[in-house]
Amino acid sequence: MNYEILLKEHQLKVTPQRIGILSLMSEAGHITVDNLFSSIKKQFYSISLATLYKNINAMLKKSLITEVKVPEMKTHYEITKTPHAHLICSKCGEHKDILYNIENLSKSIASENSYEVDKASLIILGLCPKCK
Amino acid sequence: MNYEILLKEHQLKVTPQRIGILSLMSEAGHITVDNLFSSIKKQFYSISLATLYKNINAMLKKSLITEVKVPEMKTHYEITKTPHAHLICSKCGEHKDILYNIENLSKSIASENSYEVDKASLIILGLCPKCK
DNA sequence: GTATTTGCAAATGATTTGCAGTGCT
DNA sequence: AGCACTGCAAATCATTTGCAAATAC
Repeated sequence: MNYEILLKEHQLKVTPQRIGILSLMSEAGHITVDNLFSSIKKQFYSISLATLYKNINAMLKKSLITEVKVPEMKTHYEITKTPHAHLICSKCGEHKDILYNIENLSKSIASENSYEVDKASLIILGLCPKCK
Repeated sequence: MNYEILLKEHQLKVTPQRIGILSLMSEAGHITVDNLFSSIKKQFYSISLATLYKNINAMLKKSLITEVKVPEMKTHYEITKTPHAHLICSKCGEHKDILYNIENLSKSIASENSYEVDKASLIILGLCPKCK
């Protein structure tokens, strides 16, 4: 994936730090702020947490990345993909994207209640095959 | 609802503060820590935030209450009910419980991936009829 | 060249902990 | 009586802000 183009497409300036953040996020699939910070410090020794937060917020605002709020866990961040569900192991933290289109379900629930959907989140917590 | 019995059933001691927390939570349906704190101070002038957090954590551990992590919003708490979906207005904050059983869906997704479901959360954010 | 981003330090906000006193069973 | 709960203050953890120097375009 070309992160420079991705950033430009979202009207964000290209900086080495941002490319680093995106490549780590892409590699991990999903990542917390803490883990992202300790990983990225290996590339940018003097990067600050403030910079990380500022960039996360800038990319969230442009919807380049998405926050995934998980019950009982820290918030995960991922590069924005087509809507999908999340299956997460509460023991080892394995986090799989499930190609289940939650748009149909959320749209039908919303329209039954005269709502207009903005976004939907389906998160399933459980034990993965190895941990159970 | 009888909160004294509810507390005892969950092996928690009965205190006036806990009854206050539960009745406010029940009345509101869903509530944030902040709102709960400002409401409960009307009943218990000198209650402390620490007490509120301790009680929330104690009741969470016993599953008497449930946390609902909502994208872009503060965490909501509710008295534990049968599994259901959440439909929330991103403008006015109206929060409806939807009697849609997400257990079937989450179980089928989990079993396809050899997971064992612990809990599932379906949250739909959008605009309510009044706000759109 | 101008505007934005970075990194630092400090400020703010959220949650937890320790402890002495009180209340529940 | 004994143990858990409350309230306070302080500690910790998470996130944001202001500012000067560096960088993107």
